Amino acid sequence: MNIPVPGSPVRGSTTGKPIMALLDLLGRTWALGIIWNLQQGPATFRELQHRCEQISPTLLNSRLKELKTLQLIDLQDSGYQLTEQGLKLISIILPLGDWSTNWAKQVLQETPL
Amino acid sequence: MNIPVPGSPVRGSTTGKPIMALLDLLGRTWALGIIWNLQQGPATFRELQHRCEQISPTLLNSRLKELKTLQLIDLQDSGYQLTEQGLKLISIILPLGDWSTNWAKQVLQETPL
DNA sequence: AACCATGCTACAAATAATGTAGCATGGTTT
DNA sequence: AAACCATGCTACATTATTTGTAGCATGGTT
Repeated sequence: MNIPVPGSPVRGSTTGKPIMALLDLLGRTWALGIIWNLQQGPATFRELQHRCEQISPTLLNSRLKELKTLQLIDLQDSGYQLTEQGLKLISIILPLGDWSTNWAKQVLQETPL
Repeated sequence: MNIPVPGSPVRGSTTGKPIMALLDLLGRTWALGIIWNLQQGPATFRELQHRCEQISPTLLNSRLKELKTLQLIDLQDSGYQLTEQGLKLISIILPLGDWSTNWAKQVLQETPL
């Protein structure tokens, strides 16, 4: 799968708008999950596999390549970790944690699935 | 594809944590894009297809079903639109727009891809 | 030399997304 | 009434992505 580079056409959009590259990137299986799990601190490849419960090494590696290329993470001595950009990104996304617990309550209350 | 219900096992996680359901949901092709595009206001099925440039009707319908079931959108006379929960969600996500333009600058500057 | 951990790759099987055609319903115009 | 439009959507074959398991290659430790 092509790495979604801002400024170029990406999966689902030819406009080149940065937000479309981001939505493509984050819309890939496990991309958000990986970022989310790196929030708790750096992790080795295998540690990250564990944090992500059931991710296949193939896919983990693909996503890591993408995230590395797009400068959201990098690999240091302590393992994979968020870059400054990555940290900014996750600080935006963090409120999703609280939002989701509230959302869960409402969804499960109104229509027990 | 199963709808990721908070409280139940979802793709990639068996914990039942709401955030995992959310990450599964948003990590599906076009889910974030659909939400993003509904920000500009309600849209009919076909209007939404256009906003999403190249989404297939099959997939659009799948995502809409999921988002409807999970109460992020609903279908009214004026078309598909964000629910209150959906609006809260997008208000969290909105800063990604500005973040992405800044990110694009840095990425394209440091490593011209 | 045997062991351990690291990051990662190979590859077949299973699953998800695309693209095109078109159905079914309901309203409007001729 | 017949032709036309728009709506939300479905069918289905093709293509792309993901999974799961095994294991390679490198480097450090016992």
